[in-house]
Amino acid sequence: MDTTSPLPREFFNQPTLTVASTLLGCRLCRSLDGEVLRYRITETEAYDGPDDLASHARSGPTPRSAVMFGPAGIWYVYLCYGIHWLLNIVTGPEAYPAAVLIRGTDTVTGPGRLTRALAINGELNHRPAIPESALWIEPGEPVEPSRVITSPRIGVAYAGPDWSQRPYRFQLSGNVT
DNA sequence: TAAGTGATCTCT
DNA sequence: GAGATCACTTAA
Repeated sequence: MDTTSPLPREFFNQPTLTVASTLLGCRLCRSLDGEVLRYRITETEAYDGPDDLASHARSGPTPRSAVMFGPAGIWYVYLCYGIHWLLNIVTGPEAYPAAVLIRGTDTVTGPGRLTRALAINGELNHRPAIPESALWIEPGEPVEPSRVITSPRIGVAYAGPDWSQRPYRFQLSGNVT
């Protein structure tokens, strides 16, 4: 058996901010052509609840955002600016719309570049984060809280001064071996 | 600094 | 059905 096992669904069924910060240091695992690639997650953003004006769920469920209202541990992949696929993982209890955007890893920075590097597209939308989906997450080494940096989310100024300035962006500081 | 790109959402 | 918007990237 593997020495590491994928993060269970219960992991994602926690408060969104908890998941977003805890995912730092974890491994994003992608199975392609029989090979498994592992990338350490270094940047995430939280989109939390029906009142978050920066979230796609801000106007209730739509065909696109409905997956955010579903159970945790499901991938939410959508096309942004007509060009870039963005990768999110649904968090929190069912009927509570929330997700964590995986923005970058130690070797690939930027949410659009990350999905391009991992050959991620809309086919993974609505799929669970398990190895059978060829995309899942494994735990990483523990991260000291002092290494987690928070800042406002990117590109959400339209959400107004309150929501756009909340420290919902999480980054792993410093370099790691 | 600005343009590219196309699905999605909000009006008519 | 039409128009504005948008959780970004790249090339100058």
